[in-house]
Amino acid sequence: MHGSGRVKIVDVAAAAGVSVTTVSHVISGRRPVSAATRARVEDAVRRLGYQADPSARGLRTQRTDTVGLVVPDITNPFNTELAAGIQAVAYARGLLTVVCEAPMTDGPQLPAVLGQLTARRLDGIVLGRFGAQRADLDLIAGSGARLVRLGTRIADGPGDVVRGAETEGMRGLVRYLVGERGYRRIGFIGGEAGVEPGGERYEGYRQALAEAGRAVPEDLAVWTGFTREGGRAGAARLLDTAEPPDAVVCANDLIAIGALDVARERGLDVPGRLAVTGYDDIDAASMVSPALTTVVNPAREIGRSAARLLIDRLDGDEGPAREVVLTHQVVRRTSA
Amino acid sequence: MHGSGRVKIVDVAAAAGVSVTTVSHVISGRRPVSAATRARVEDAVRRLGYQADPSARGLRTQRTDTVGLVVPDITNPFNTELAAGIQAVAYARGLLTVVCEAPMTDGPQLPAVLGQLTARRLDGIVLGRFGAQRADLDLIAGSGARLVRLGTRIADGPGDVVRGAETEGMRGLVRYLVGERGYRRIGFIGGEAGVEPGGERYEGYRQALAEAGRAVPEDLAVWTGFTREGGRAGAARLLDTAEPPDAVVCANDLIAIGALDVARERGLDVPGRLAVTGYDDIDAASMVSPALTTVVNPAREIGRSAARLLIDRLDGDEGPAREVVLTHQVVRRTSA
DNA sequence: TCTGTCATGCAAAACGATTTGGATACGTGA
DNA sequence: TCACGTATCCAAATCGTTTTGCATGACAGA
Repeated sequence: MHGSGRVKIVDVAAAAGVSVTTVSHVISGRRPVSAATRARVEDAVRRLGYQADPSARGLRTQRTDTVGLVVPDITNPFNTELAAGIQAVAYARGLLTVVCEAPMTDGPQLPAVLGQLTARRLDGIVLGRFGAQRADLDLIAGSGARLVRLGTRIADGPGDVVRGAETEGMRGLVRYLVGERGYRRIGFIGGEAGVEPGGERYEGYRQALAEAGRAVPEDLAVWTGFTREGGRAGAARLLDTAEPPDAVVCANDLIAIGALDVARERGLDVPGRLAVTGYDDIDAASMVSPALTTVVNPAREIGRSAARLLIDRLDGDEGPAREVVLTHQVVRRTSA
Repeated sequence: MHGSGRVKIVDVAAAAGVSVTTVSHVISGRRPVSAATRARVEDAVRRLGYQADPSARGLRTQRTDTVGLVVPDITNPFNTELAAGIQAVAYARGLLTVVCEAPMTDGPQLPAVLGQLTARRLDGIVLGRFGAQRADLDLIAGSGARLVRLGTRIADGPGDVVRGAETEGMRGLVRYLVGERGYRRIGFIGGEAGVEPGGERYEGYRQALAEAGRAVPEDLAVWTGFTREGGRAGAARLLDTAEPPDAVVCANDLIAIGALDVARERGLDVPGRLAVTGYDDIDAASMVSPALTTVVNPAREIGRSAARLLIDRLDGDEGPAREVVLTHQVVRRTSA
C-alpha cells in the first residue's frame, strides 16, 4: 500500500533504522555514508516508494528545479520544436519545463506573464523572439532566474543568447536564387516591421542583392505579418505592381505558404513563372506543393543549446555572458 | 529597489504595521479584515512588490497550483492545440501548466514520465491519447492528483473523460463519400493497430459502409502509423492491390498527407482518380493541395473542457466521474 | 594511556507561508 | 456594574525538507 504519496522522509528513516539526516545524505550525496547504511536506506526508499516533497525541498533550497520558456505563440511549429529541444535536455537533468504563451496581440501581455513566472521562482527562463522591453529583461534578471534570450544580440540586455545566423542564411538563399537560378526581379515579404527576426533576414536579402551588383528594389519589399494570411496579402500587393517580381523571398514559411496560395489562385506556375521561398523549414514546408525551398532554422538545436546554457549557469558558472550562434542551411526543394 | 524577489510576508506586515496573520488574511480573504487595514496592507504589497513564495505556500497548503498534460508527441499539432486550450483556462485560474512528452517509441516511457510528475505533486493531470495501462492510471490517481483522460471511455479507469465523437465523425465523412460523391471502393489507412483513436475511427468507417449496404472490404484496410511516412506506406500497399480503391479514408491528416504524396508521385488526379480524406483538421490540412477534406477535431476545445473539469475537481467537486463528448464536423475541401 | 583524526550519525535550527485558538477592545442590554 | 457578543488582530504551531554544529566510536601515532 505504498505510493499513496504520503510517505515522508521520517518514515524512510524509521524503516531503515537511521535518522532523517542520514537519509537526506544518502539521497543528496553531500556527506559520506557507509555502504551498509546506504544500502539499507536505498532499500527503504524503494520499498516505500519515497519521493521527496518538492515544496519542502524548494522551501529549504530556494530552488524549484523548473525552467520556463516564453513564446508569443504556442502553436507555431517553430516554437514547438524549440520547446521539444529544451524539454529533452532539461528532463534529463531532472528539471521540469513549463512553456508559456504571451500573445503579441491585444497589448503587452508579456509583463503579466512574466509576473506570473517570477512569482513561481523559476530557476531559469528562456525568452523566445519578442520585441521584449529592457524593463522586461531586468524584471527576469532581478527575480533571480537565469536568463537566456533567443534571436537577439548579446549587448541588448542581461543573460546569455542563442541565435541563428539569420543574415547569412538569407544571404545564401538569395545568392542561390540569383546565381544558380537566374531570377532577376526578386521581391521580399516581411512580417511585422521591427519584430525579430525580420530585420536580420531582410538585411541578408539586401546584402546578397548588393553583392550581386543588383539594385535593391525598394518598391518590392512589403511588411505584413508572420502568418499565412500575411503572405497572401503581401504576395497580392507585390503581384499587382506595375512590374511584378519573378521571385518572392518570404521572411518565414507561413508567409511563403500564403504566397503559394495566391500563385495557385492566379494560375501562376511555381517556380516557372514565380519562385517562392520560405524560412525556418517547418514541417508544413515539405507538405505543400510545390515543396518549399527554404532555410532550415534548427529550432530543436536552438532549444537544446539554450537549455544547456541555463544548466551551466545553474551549476554555478558565473562567467561572462555567452552567445552561441547556429548556422543556417538552405534546403532546395521545388518552389524555387 | 523592490522586486528583488526577496521580500517576505513579514516585510509586508512590518511596512503595513500589522501581523503576518493579517497580511495572509487580506490576501486569502479567509477572515474578515477592516477596510482600513486592508487598504494599508494592499498598499504595502504593491509598494514592495510582494509575491508569496510558492514553495512555502505549497508546503503548508499541500497544493502546487500546477497541472500537467502528458502527450506522446509534443510537436504534433493536435497536441499543441490541446495544450493551448488547457493553458488558456488554467492560466486564467492562476494555475501553471506543464506539458510533458512521453514518446511511444523505444519502450514504455510513460511510467517514468508519470513518476517524475507525481514526484512533483501536481494538482491535476490531463492524460492525452495513449494506450495507457491501468497501472499507470492508478499511479496517477494514487498520487492525489485529479485525473482527466482524453479519448477513451469512462469505464476504463479512474478520473473524468473528455472525448470527441470519433465514430460519428468518421461515419459522417464516409456517408458523404458514398452518398454524395459516389465513390465505390473505399479503403482505410489506420495508424498503429490498437492505439486510440484508431479503433473508433475504423468503427465509424465500417458502420457507414454497412449502413449503405456495402460490403466492408477487409482487404482494403491497412494499419501503419499515425505519420506522413505511415500514410505513404499504406497508400502504396492499397494502390498495389489487384483491385485498387477509388478513395482512401485515413485515420488522421498526417496519414492523408502521405497518401497525397504517393498520388502525386504516381500522377493520380485527386480527387478525380483517387479521393483522399484525413481526420483532425490540423493546420497543414488546408495548406496542402489539393486541400484535405477532413473532420475537424476541436483540439483546443477539448483542452478547455479538460481544464474546466480539472478545476471543478480542485474546487471540491466530488461527484461521480463525468464524461464530456464533443461533436465532430466534416469539412469539405477539394481532396474528396 | 593519551591525544588527535577520520568516519559516521544525530538533534535542532532554519526555510516562508497558512491557520487555529485566543486576546483585546468596544458596544449593548439587563 | 456585569456579562456577553462582535469585530479585529496576534502568537504560535505546523507543513517536510536540508544543513550545520556536535557527539560518538574506532583507530593510529606518540
